[in-house]
Amino acid sequence: MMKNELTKPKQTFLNLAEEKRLRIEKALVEEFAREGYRRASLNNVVKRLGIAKGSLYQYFDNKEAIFLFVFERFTRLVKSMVGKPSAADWRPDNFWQTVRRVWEAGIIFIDRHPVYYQLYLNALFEQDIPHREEIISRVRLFSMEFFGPLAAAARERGGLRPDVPVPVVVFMIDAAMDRFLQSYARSYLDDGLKLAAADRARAEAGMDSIIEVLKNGLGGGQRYP
Amino acid sequence: MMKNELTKPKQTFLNLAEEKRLRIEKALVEEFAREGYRRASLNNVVKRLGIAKGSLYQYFDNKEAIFLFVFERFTRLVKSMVGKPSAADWRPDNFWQTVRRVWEAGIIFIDRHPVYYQLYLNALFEQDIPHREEIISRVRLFSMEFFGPLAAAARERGGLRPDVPVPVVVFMIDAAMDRFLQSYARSYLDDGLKLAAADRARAEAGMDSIIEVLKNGLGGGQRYP
DNA sequence: TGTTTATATGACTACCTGGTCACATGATGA
DNA sequence: TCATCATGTGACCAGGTAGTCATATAAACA
Repeated sequence: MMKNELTKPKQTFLNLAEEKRLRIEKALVEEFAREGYRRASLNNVVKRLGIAKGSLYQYFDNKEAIFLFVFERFTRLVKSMVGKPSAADWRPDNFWQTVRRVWEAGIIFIDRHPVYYQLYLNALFEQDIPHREEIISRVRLFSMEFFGPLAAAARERGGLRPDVPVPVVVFMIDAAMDRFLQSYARSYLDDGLKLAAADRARAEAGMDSIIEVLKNGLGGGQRYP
Repeated sequence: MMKNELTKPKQTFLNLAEEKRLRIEKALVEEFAREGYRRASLNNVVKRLGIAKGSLYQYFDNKEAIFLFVFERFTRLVKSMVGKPSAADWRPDNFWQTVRRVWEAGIIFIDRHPVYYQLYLNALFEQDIPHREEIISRVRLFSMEFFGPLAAAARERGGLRPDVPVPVVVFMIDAAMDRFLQSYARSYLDDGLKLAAADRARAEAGMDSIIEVLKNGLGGGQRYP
Protein backbone atom coordinates (compact mmCIF):
# COMPACT_ATOMS: atom_id res chain seq x y z
CA MET A 1 0.00 0.00 0.00
CA MET A 2 1.32 3.38 -0.96
CA LYS A 3 1.76 5.75 1.91
CA ASN A 4 -0.27 8.80 1.25
CA GLU A 5 2.52 10.84 2.81
CA LEU A 6 4.58 10.19 -0.26
CA THR A 7 2.27 12.23 -2.41
CA LYS A 8 2.31 15.16 -0.06
CA PRO A 9 4.29 18.21 -0.99
CA LYS A 10 6.17 19.94 1.81
CA GLN A 11 4.49 22.67 3.80
CA THR A 12 6.56 25.23 1.98
CA PHE A 13 4.71 24.44 -1.21
CA LEU A 14 1.33 24.79 0.43
CA ASN A 15 2.34 28.13 1.88
CA LEU A 16 3.00 29.51 -1.57
CA ALA A 17 0.76 32.21 -2.99
CA GLU A 18 -1.95 30.37 -4.88
CA GLU A 19 -1.06 31.96 -8.18
CA LYS A 20 2.52 30.77 -7.98
CA ARG A 21 1.52 27.34 -6.73
CA LEU A 22 -0.87 26.82 -9.62
CA ARG A 23 1.70 28.02 -12.09
CA ILE A 24 4.12 25.40 -10.79
CA GLU A 25 1.51 22.64 -10.76
CA LYS A 26 0.63 23.46 -14.34
CA ALA A 27 4.24 23.31 -15.48
CA LEU A 28 4.74 20.01 -13.70
CA VAL A 29 1.73 18.24 -15.15
CA GLU A 30 2.61 19.54 -18.59
CA GLU A 31 6.11 18.16 -18.34
CA PHE A 32 5.01 14.73 -17.12
CA ALA A 33 2.23 14.60 -19.70
CA ARG A 34 4.56 15.41 -22.54
CA GLU A 35 7.51 13.27 -21.53
CA GLY A 36 6.18 10.57 -19.24
CA TYR A 37 7.79 9.94 -15.89
CA ARG A 38 11.32 8.92 -16.65
CA ARG A 39 12.10 11.40 -19.36
CA ALA A 40 10.44 14.32 -17.66
CA SER A 41 13.15 16.83 -16.84
CA LEU A 42 12.95 18.87 -13.68
CA ASN A 43 15.77 21.00 -15.03
CA ASN A 44 13.50 21.87 -17.89
CA VAL A 45 10.60 22.66 -15.57
CA VAL A 46 12.55 25.08 -13.43
CA LYS A 47 14.04 26.69 -16.51
CA ARG A 48 10.63 27.30 -17.99
CA LEU A 49 9.27 28.53 -14.69
CA GLY A 50 12.25 30.76 -14.08
CA ILE A 51 12.78 29.44 -10.56
CA ALA A 52 15.79 27.77 -9.03
CA LYS A 53 16.29 24.04 -8.98
CA GLY A 54 16.67 24.14 -5.22
CA SER A 55 13.24 25.69 -4.83
CA LEU A 56 11.61 22.61 -6.29
CA TYR A 57 13.30 20.56 -3.61
CA GLN A 58 11.98 22.92 -0.99
CA TYR A 59 8.52 22.00 -2.21
CA PHE A 60 8.91 18.25 -2.72
CA ASP A 61 11.16 15.49 -1.52
CA ASN A 62 12.13 14.17 -4.93
CA LYS A 63 10.96 13.47 -8.46
CA GLU A 64 8.84 10.54 -7.39
CA ALA A 65 6.93 12.62 -4.87
CA ILE A 66 6.34 15.27 -7.51
CA PHE A 67 4.93 12.73 -9.92
CA LEU A 68 2.69 11.13 -7.33
CA PHE A 69 1.39 14.53 -6.33
CA VAL A 70 0.55 15.40 -9.91
CA PHE A 71 -1.10 12.03 -10.49
CA GLU A 72 -3.12 12.42 -7.32
CA ARG A 73 -4.53 15.64 -8.77
CA PHE A 74 -5.59 13.65 -11.83
CA THR A 75 -7.22 10.94 -9.76
CA ARG A 76 -9.25 13.49 -7.87
CA LEU A 77 -10.37 15.14 -11.08
CA VAL A 78 -11.56 11.85 -12.49
CA LYS A 79 -13.38 10.82 -9.38
CA SER A 80 -15.12 14.14 -9.15
CA MET A 81 -16.35 13.73 -12.71
CA VAL A 82 -17.52 10.13 -12.65
CA GLY A 83 -18.25 9.27 -9.06
CA LYS A 84 -19.70 5.98 -7.92
CA PRO A 85 -22.72 4.12 -9.24
CA SER A 86 -25.85 5.90 -8.09
CA ALA A 87 -29.09 4.23 -7.06
CA ALA A 88 -30.45 4.67 -10.58
CA ASP A 89 -27.37 3.01 -12.04
CA TRP A 90 -28.33 -0.21 -10.28
CA ARG A 91 -31.60 -0.59 -12.16
CA PRO A 92 -30.92 -3.26 -14.77
CA ASP A 93 -32.89 -1.38 -17.41
CA ASN A 94 -30.57 1.56 -16.85
CA PHE A 95 -27.41 -0.41 -17.51
CA TRP A 96 -26.67 0.95 -20.95
CA GLN A 97 -27.63 4.41 -19.88
CA THR A 98 -25.00 4.15 -17.16
CA VAL A 99 -22.44 2.94 -19.67
CA ARG A 100 -23.31 5.94 -21.77
CA ARG A 101 -23.04 8.33 -18.86
CA VAL A 102 -19.58 7.13 -17.84
CA TRP A 103 -18.40 7.04 -21.43
CA GLU A 104 -19.57 10.58 -21.96
CA ALA A 105 -17.84 11.65 -18.79
CA GLY A 106 -14.66 10.31 -20.33
CA ILE A 107 -15.15 12.41 -23.45
CA ILE A 108 -15.86 15.50 -21.41
CA PHE A 109 -12.82 14.84 -19.27
CA ILE A 110 -10.57 14.68 -22.30
CA ASP A 111 -12.06 17.89 -23.67
CA ARG A 112 -11.63 19.67 -20.41
CA HIS A 113 -8.34 18.22 -19.20
CA PRO A 114 -6.45 16.89 -22.20
CA VAL A 115 -3.12 17.29 -20.47
CA TYR A 116 -4.19 15.15 -17.54
CA TYR A 117 -5.49 12.48 -19.87
CA GLN A 118 -2.16 12.46 -21.63
CA LEU A 119 -0.48 12.08 -18.26
CA TYR A 120 -2.67 9.07 -17.62
CA LEU A 121 -1.93 7.44 -20.96
CA ASN A 122 1.76 7.83 -20.38
CA ALA A 123 1.46 6.30 -16.95
CA LEU A 124 -0.54 3.46 -18.41
CA PHE A 125 2.07 2.41 -20.89
CA GLU A 126 5.39 3.51 -19.52
CA GLN A 127 7.37 1.06 -17.48
CA ASP A 128 9.00 1.80 -14.15
CA ILE A 129 6.47 4.36 -13.08
CA PRO A 130 6.61 4.64 -9.29
CA HIS A 131 3.78 2.61 -7.74
CA ARG A 132 2.25 2.17 -11.15
CA GLU A 133 -0.01 -0.73 -10.37
CA GLU A 134 -1.57 1.04 -7.46
CA ILE A 135 -2.05 4.47 -8.93
CA ILE A 136 -3.46 2.99 -12.14
CA SER A 137 -5.86 0.76 -10.30
CA ARG A 138 -7.06 3.75 -8.32
CA VAL A 139 -8.34 5.33 -11.46
CA ARG A 140 -9.43 2.45 -13.63
CA LEU A 141 -13.02 3.33 -13.49
CA PHE A 142 -14.01 1.44 -16.58
CA SER A 143 -13.16 -1.89 -15.11
CA MET A 144 -14.44 -4.73 -12.99
CA GLU A 145 -14.87 -2.50 -9.99
CA PHE A 146 -17.34 -0.15 -11.55
CA PHE A 147 -19.14 -2.14 -14.21
CA GLY A 148 -18.59 -5.61 -12.80
CA PRO A 149 -21.22 -5.46 -10.06
CA LEU A 150 -23.60 -3.49 -12.24
CA ALA A 151 -23.28 -6.03 -15.02
CA ALA A 152 -23.76 -8.90 -12.60
CA ALA A 153 -26.95 -7.32 -11.28
CA ALA A 154 -28.28 -6.53 -14.74
CA ARG A 155 -27.49 -10.04 -15.94
CA GLU A 156 -29.20 -11.56 -12.93
CA ARG A 157 -32.38 -9.73 -13.76
CA GLY A 158 -32.47 -10.34 -17.47
CA GLY A 159 -30.88 -7.11 -18.63
CA LEU A 160 -27.97 -8.96 -20.19
CA ARG A 161 -27.54 -12.20 -22.05
CA PRO A 162 -27.24 -15.03 -19.54
CA ASP A 163 -24.87 -16.95 -21.77
CA VAL A 164 -22.17 -14.24 -21.72
CA PRO A 165 -20.04 -14.28 -18.57
CA VAL A 166 -19.76 -11.04 -16.66
CA PRO A 167 -15.98 -10.71 -17.20
CA VAL A 168 -16.59 -10.86 -20.94
CA VAL A 169 -19.26 -8.18 -20.68
CA VAL A 170 -16.92 -5.93 -18.77
CA PHE A 171 -14.05 -6.70 -21.10
CA MET A 172 -16.06 -5.68 -24.15
CA ILE A 173 -17.24 -2.44 -22.63
CA ASP A 174 -13.83 -1.67 -21.26
CA ALA A 175 -12.02 -2.40 -24.50
CA ALA A 176 -14.42 -0.40 -26.62
CA MET A 177 -14.55 2.56 -24.27
CA ASP A 178 -10.83 2.68 -23.64
CA ARG A 179 -9.91 2.37 -27.26
CA PHE A 180 -12.51 4.92 -28.22
CA LEU A 181 -11.17 7.47 -25.77
CA GLN A 182 -7.60 6.81 -26.80
CA SER A 183 -8.53 7.34 -30.42
CA TYR A 184 -10.34 10.50 -29.46
CA ALA A 185 -7.21 11.80 -27.76
CA ARG A 186 -4.45 10.32 -29.89
CA SER A 187 -4.81 10.57 -33.60
CA TYR A 188 -2.37 7.85 -34.58
CA LEU A 189 -4.49 5.20 -32.89
CA ASP A 190 -7.49 6.29 -34.88
CA ASP A 191 -7.62 4.05 -37.89
CA GLY A 192 -11.09 4.38 -39.23
CA LEU A 193 -13.42 6.22 -36.96
CA LYS A 194 -11.85 9.61 -37.59
CA LEU A 195 -12.41 10.68 -34.06
CA ALA A 196 -9.17 12.51 -33.53
CA ALA A 197 -9.85 16.12 -32.69
CA ALA A 198 -13.42 15.56 -33.76
CA ASP A 199 -16.09 17.74 -32.34
CA ARG A 200 -18.13 16.42 -29.47
CA ALA A 201 -21.23 15.83 -31.57
CA ARG A 202 -19.34 13.52 -33.88
CA ALA A 203 -17.71 11.73 -30.99
CA GLU A 204 -21.03 11.14 -29.30
CA ALA A 205 -22.51 9.81 -32.50
CA GLY A 206 -19.65 7.32 -32.78
CA MET A 207 -20.08 6.39 -29.15
CA ASP A 208 -23.80 5.75 -29.57
CA SER A 209 -23.16 3.65 -32.60
CA ILE A 210 -20.72 1.49 -30.67
CA ILE A 211 -22.95 1.21 -27.64
CA GLU A 212 -25.71 0.06 -29.92
CA VAL A 213 -23.51 -2.76 -31.16
CA LEU A 214 -22.59 -3.70 -27.62
CA LYS A 215 -26.26 -3.71 -26.71
CA ASN A 216 -27.00 -6.03 -29.60
CA GLY A 217 -24.16 -8.32 -28.70
CA LEU A 218 -24.58 -8.34 -24.96
CA GLY A 219 -28.13 -7.26 -24.31
CA GLY A 220 -30.82 -9.53 -22.92
CA GLY A 221 -33.02 -9.45 -25.96
CA GLN A 222 -36.51 -7.96 -25.92
CA ARG A 223 -36.85 -7.34 -22.25
CA TYR A 224 -34.92 -4.08 -22.16
CA PRO A 225 -34.54 -3.11 -25.77
CA MET B 1 7.96 8.44 -46.57
CA MET B 2 10.74 6.73 -44.67
CA LYS B 3 13.75 5.89 -46.74
CA ASN B 4 14.33 2.22 -46.50
CA GLU B 5 18.03 2.94 -46.48
CA LEU B 6 17.67 4.24 -42.97
CA THR B 7 16.85 0.83 -41.65
CA LYS B 8 19.79 -0.78 -43.34
CA PRO B 9 22.76 -1.79 -41.26
CA LYS B 10 26.16 -1.20 -42.76
CA GLN B 11 27.80 -3.88 -44.86
CA THR B 12 30.13 -4.65 -41.97
CA PHE B 13 27.21 -5.95 -39.98
CA LEU B 14 26.02 -8.17 -42.80
CA ASN B 15 29.52 -9.57 -43.20
CA LEU B 16 29.52 -10.77 -39.61
CA ALA B 17 29.46 -14.47 -38.88
CA GLU B 18 25.80 -15.39 -38.55
CA GLU B 19 26.18 -16.56 -34.97
CA LYS B 20 27.63 -13.26 -33.86
CA ARG B 21 25.12 -11.26 -35.90
CA LEU B 22 22.19 -13.07 -34.36
CA ARG B 23 23.62 -12.65 -30.88
CA ILE B 24 23.80 -8.90 -31.45
CA GLU B 25 20.31 -8.71 -32.95
CA LYS B 26 18.95 -10.58 -29.96
CA ALA B 27 20.61 -8.26 -27.47
CA LEU B 28 19.32 -5.22 -29.35
CA VAL B 29 15.70 -6.29 -29.53
CA GLU B 30 15.80 -7.28 -25.87
CA GLU B 31 17.07 -3.87 -24.87
CA PHE B 32 14.51 -1.96 -26.92
CA ALA B 33 11.73 -4.27 -25.75
CA ARG B 34 12.60 -3.79 -22.12
CA GLU B 35 13.32 -0.07 -22.13
CA GLY B 36 11.53 1.38 -25.13
CA TYR B 37 13.38 3.57 -27.58
CA ARG B 38 14.56 6.53 -25.62
CA ARG B 39 15.66 4.79 -22.47
CA ALA B 40 17.34 1.91 -24.26
CA SER B 41 21.05 2.15 -23.55
CA LEU B 42 23.56 1.18 -26.18
CA ASN B 43 26.21 1.33 -23.49
CA ASN B 44 24.31 -1.38 -21.72
CA VAL B 45 23.99 -3.47 -24.87
CA VAL B 46 27.68 -3.46 -25.67
CA LYS B 47 28.51 -4.18 -22.05
CA ARG B 48 26.26 -7.22 -22.00
CA LEU B 49 27.56 -8.38 -25.36
CA GLY B 50 31.15 -7.84 -24.38
CA ILE B 51 31.93 -5.87 -27.51
CA ALA B 52 33.21 -2.34 -27.91
CA LYS B 53 30.98 0.66 -28.30
CA GLY B 54 32.73 1.57 -31.51
CA SER B 55 31.85 -1.75 -33.06
CA LEU B 56 28.18 -0.98 -32.86
CA TYR B 57 28.84 2.16 -34.86
CA GLN B 58 30.68 0.09 -37.43
CA TYR B 59 27.45 -1.84 -37.88
CA PHE B 60 24.90 0.98 -37.80
CA ASP B 61 24.84 4.70 -38.36
CA ASN B 62 23.21 5.64 -35.10
CA LYS B 63 20.63 4.64 -32.49
CA GLU B 64 17.73 5.50 -34.74
CA ALA B 65 18.98 3.21 -37.49
CA ILE B 66 19.42 0.43 -34.97
CA PHE B 67 15.87 0.78 -33.73
CA LEU B 68 14.41 0.92 -37.21
CA PHE B 69 16.35 -2.19 -38.17
CA VAL B 70 15.06 -4.07 -35.16
CA PHE B 71 11.51 -2.93 -35.79
CA GLU B 72 11.79 -3.97 -39.40
CA ARG B 73 12.58 -7.48 -38.21
CA PHE B 74 9.36 -7.40 -36.17
CA THR B 75 7.31 -6.18 -39.11
CA ARG B 76 8.58 -9.02 -41.27
CA LEU B 77 7.81 -11.57 -38.60
CA VAL B 78 4.25 -10.34 -38.30
CA LYS B 79 3.64 -10.27 -41.99
CA SER B 80 5.00 -13.74 -42.42
CA MET B 81 2.60 -15.01 -39.77
CA VAL B 82 -0.60 -13.31 -40.88
CA GLY B 83 -0.23 -12.66 -44.57
CA LYS B 84 -2.92 -11.20 -46.77
CA PRO B 85 -6.57 -12.18 -47.08
CA SER B 86 -6.84 -15.38 -49.07
CA ALA B 87 -9.56 -16.22 -51.55
CA ALA B 88 -11.47 -18.06 -48.84
CA ASP B 89 -11.31 -15.01 -46.57
CA TRP B 90 -13.41 -13.09 -49.07
CA ARG B 91 -16.42 -15.37 -48.74
CA PRO B 92 -18.86 -13.45 -46.54
CA ASP B 93 -19.83 -16.56 -44.61
CA ASN B 94 -16.16 -16.96 -43.73
CA PHE B 95 -15.83 -13.51 -42.22
CA TRP B 96 -15.81 -14.57 -38.59
CA GLN B 97 -13.61 -17.49 -39.35
CA THR B 98 -11.09 -15.07 -40.82
CA VAL B 99 -11.32 -12.89 -37.74
CA ARG B 100 -10.65 -15.95 -35.68
CA ARG B 101 -7.69 -16.97 -37.80
CA VAL B 102 -6.00 -13.59 -37.56
CA TRP B 103 -6.75 -13.33 -33.87
CA GLU B 104 -5.24 -16.73 -33.28
CA ALA B 105 -2.18 -15.73 -35.27
CA GLY B 106 -1.77 -12.88 -32.81
CA ILE B 107 -1.86 -15.25 -29.86
CA ILE B 108 0.65 -17.55 -31.49
CA PHE B 109 2.88 -14.62 -32.28
CA ILE B 110 2.95 -13.52 -28.67
CA ASP B 111 3.71 -17.04 -27.53
CA ARG B 112 6.49 -17.41 -30.02
CA HIS B 113 7.98 -13.92 -29.99
CA PRO B 114 7.04 -12.26 -26.72
CA VAL B 115 10.03 -9.95 -26.86
CA TYR B 116 9.06 -8.61 -30.25
CA TYR B 117 5.51 -8.04 -29.11
CA GLN B 118 6.82 -6.09 -26.15
CA LEU B 119 8.92 -4.04 -28.54
CA TYR B 120 5.77 -3.26 -30.48
CA LEU B 121 3.79 -2.26 -27.43
CA ASN B 122 6.51 0.10 -26.36
CA ALA B 123 6.61 1.65 -29.80
CA LEU B 124 2.87 2.01 -29.72
CA PHE B 125 2.76 4.06 -26.59
CA GLU B 126 6.07 5.80 -26.28
CA GLN B 127 6.41 9.26 -27.68
CA ASP B 128 9.20 10.48 -29.92
CA ILE B 129 9.82 7.13 -31.51
CA PRO B 130 11.56 7.73 -34.82
CA HIS B 131 9.03 7.58 -37.65
CA ARG B 132 6.47 6.20 -35.28
CA GLU B 133 3.41 6.89 -37.35
CA GLU B 134 4.82 5.12 -40.34
CA ILE B 135 6.31 2.07 -38.70
CA ILE B 136 3.18 1.56 -36.62
CA SER B 137 0.90 1.85 -39.59
CA ARG B 138 3.03 -0.68 -41.43
CA VAL B 139 2.11 -3.29 -38.90
CA ARG B 140 -1.41 -2.45 -37.90
CA LEU B 141 -2.82 -5.45 -39.58
CA PHE B 142 -5.98 -5.60 -37.54
CA SER B 143 -7.24 -2.37 -38.97
CA MET B 144 -9.03 -0.85 -41.89
CA GLU B 145 -6.55 -2.21 -44.36
CA PHE B 146 -7.08 -5.84 -43.57
CA PHE B 147 -10.59 -6.10 -42.21
CA GLY B 148 -12.08 -3.03 -43.85
CA PRO B 149 -12.50 -4.46 -47.33
CA LEU B 150 -13.48 -7.86 -45.98
CA ALA B 151 -16.12 -6.31 -43.76
CA ALA B 152 -17.43 -4.17 -46.61
CA ALA B 153 -17.79 -7.24 -48.80
CA ALA B 154 -19.44 -9.28 -46.08
CA ARG B 155 -21.82 -6.45 -45.27
CA GLU B 156 -22.72 -6.04 -48.90
CA ARG B 157 -23.75 -9.65 -49.11
CA GLY B 158 -25.69 -9.88 -45.88
CA GLY B 159 -22.96 -11.28 -43.68
CA LEU B 160 -23.04 -8.24 -41.43
CA ARG B 161 -25.73 -5.95 -40.13
CA PRO B 162 -26.46 -3.30 -42.76
CA ASP B 163 -27.20 -0.68 -40.11
CA VAL B 164 -23.67 -0.78 -38.64
CA PRO B 165 -21.15 1.24 -40.64
CA VAL B 166 -18.00 -0.58 -41.72
CA PRO B 167 -15.66 1.66 -39.67
CA VAL B 168 -17.62 0.74 -36.56
CA VAL B 169 -17.34 -2.96 -37.40
CA VAL B 170 -13.61 -2.65 -37.82
CA PHE B 171 -13.29 -0.54 -34.72
CA MET B 172 -15.05 -3.13 -32.59
CA ILE B 173 -12.98 -6.01 -33.89
CA ASP B 174 -9.81 -4.01 -33.64
CA ALA B 175 -10.48 -2.79 -30.12
CA ALA B 176 -11.44 -6.22 -28.83
CA MET B 177 -8.57 -8.01 -30.50
CA ASP B 178 -5.95 -5.47 -29.57
CA ARG B 179 -7.04 -5.24 -26.00
CA PHE B 180 -7.28 -8.98 -25.74
CA LEU B 181 -3.75 -9.47 -26.99
CA GLN B 182 -2.42 -6.75 -24.74
CA SER B 183 -4.08 -8.39 -21.77
CA TYR B 184 -2.66 -11.70 -22.85
CA ALA B 185 0.82 -10.22 -22.89
CA ARG B 186 0.64 -7.69 -20.07
CA SER B 187 -0.93 -8.73 -16.84
CA TYR B 188 -1.68 -5.29 -15.47
CA LEU B 189 -4.13 -4.57 -18.26
CA ASP B 190 -6.00 -7.72 -17.49
CA ASP B 191 -8.80 -6.75 -15.21
CA GLY B 192 -11.13 -9.64 -15.27
CA LEU B 193 -10.40 -12.08 -18.01
CA LYS B 194 -7.38 -13.58 -16.26
CA LEU B 195 -5.56 -14.06 -19.50
CA ALA B 196 -2.13 -13.04 -18.39
CA ALA B 197 0.27 -15.89 -18.91
CA ALA B 198 -2.70 -18.14 -19.39
CA ASP B 199 -2.30 -21.28 -21.37
CA ARG B 200 -3.35 -21.23 -24.98
CA ALA B 201 -6.50 -23.27 -24.42
CA ARG B 202 -7.82 -20.74 -21.97
CA ALA B 203 -6.90 -17.85 -24.21
CA GLU B 204 -8.69 -19.40 -27.15
CA ALA B 205 -11.78 -20.01 -25.07
CA GLY B 206 -11.81 -16.33 -24.09
CA MET B 207 -11.27 -15.33 -27.67
CA ASP B 208 -14.16 -17.49 -28.90
CA SER B 209 -16.40 -16.07 -26.23
CA ILE B 210 -15.61 -12.54 -27.36
CA ILE B 211 -15.97 -13.33 -31.03
CA GLU B 212 -19.38 -14.80 -30.25
CA VAL B 213 -20.41 -11.49 -28.72
CA LEU B 214 -19.10 -9.59 -31.72
CA LYS B 215 -20.99 -11.92 -33.99
CA ASN B 216 -24.18 -11.27 -32.06
CA GLY B 217 -23.64 -7.55 -32.13
CA LEU B 218 -22.43 -7.19 -35.67
CA GLY B 219 -23.62 -10.28 -37.49
CA GLY B 220 -26.29 -10.27 -40.16
CA GLY B 221 -28.78 -12.33 -38.26
CA GLN B 222 -29.91 -15.75 -39.41
CA ARG B 223 -28.26 -15.79 -42.77
CA TYR B 224 -24.81 -16.79 -41.55
CA PRO B 225 -25.32 -17.85 -37.98
C1' DT C 1 57.16 -12.27 -46.93
C1' DG C 2 55.11 -7.32 -46.97
C1' DT C 3 51.18 -4.31 -47.91
C1' DT C 4 46.71 -3.04 -48.08
C1' DT C 5 42.13 -3.34 -46.48
C1' DA C 6 38.48 -4.51 -43.06
C1' DT C 7 37.29 -4.91 -38.38
C1' DA C 8 37.65 -4.11 -33.29
C1' DT C 9 38.62 -1.12 -29.54
C1' DG C 10 37.75 1.98 -25.42
C1' DA C 11 39.11 6.46 -23.83
C1' DC C 12 37.13 10.62 -24.76
C1' DT C 13 33.71 14.55 -25.68
C1' DA C 14 29.65 17.20 -25.04
C1' DC C 15 25.59 17.04 -22.87
C1' DC C 16 22.02 15.57 -20.05
C1' DT C 17 19.93 13.94 -15.53
C1' DG C 18 18.27 14.07 -10.23
C1' DG C 19 19.74 15.79 -6.21
C1' DT C 20 22.64 18.68 -2.64
C1' DC C 21 24.16 22.49 0.04
C1' DA C 22 26.33 26.61 1.61
C1' DC C 23 24.76 30.88 1.15
C1' DA C 24 21.63 34.98 0.06
C1' DT C 25 17.42 37.25 0.59
C1' DG C 26 12.99 38.36 2.59
C1' DA C 27 9.75 38.52 6.32
C1' DT C 28 8.37 38.56 11.04
C1' DG C 29 8.36 39.84 15.61
C1' DA C 30 10.74 41.90 19.92
C1' DT D 1 17.22 47.94 15.35
C1' DC D 2 18.43 43.32 15.78
C1' DA D 3 17.60 38.36 15.70
C1' DT D 4 15.14 34.51 14.09
C1' DC D 5 13.06 31.84 10.83
C1' DA D 6 11.17 30.79 6.10
C1' DT D 7 12.11 30.93 1.44
C1' DG D 8 15.00 31.33 -2.76
C1' DT D 9 19.35 30.37 -5.22
C1' DG D 10 22.63 28.25 -8.60
C1' DA D 11 27.15 26.21 -8.71
C1' DC D 12 28.30 21.73 -8.04
C1' DC D 13 28.36 16.45 -7.82
C1' DA D 14 28.04 11.73 -9.39
C1' DG D 15 26.30 9.22 -12.86
C1' DG D 16 24.15 8.50 -17.01
C1' DT D 17 23.67 9.14 -22.36
C1' DA D 18 24.89 8.99 -27.85
C1' DG D 19 28.42 9.37 -30.63
C1' DT D 20 33.69 9.98 -32.20
C1' DC D 21 38.28 8.74 -33.44
C1' DA D 22 43.05 7.55 -33.25
C1' DT D 23 44.97 3.36 -32.77
C1' DA D 24 45.44 -1.73 -32.59
C1' DT D 25 44.52 -6.07 -34.54
C1' DA D 26 43.29 -9.38 -37.96
C1' DA D 27 42.58 -10.89 -42.63
C1' DA D 28 43.37 -10.85 -47.46
C1' DC D 29 46.05 -10.43 -51.11
C1' DA D 30 50.71 -9.54 -53.58
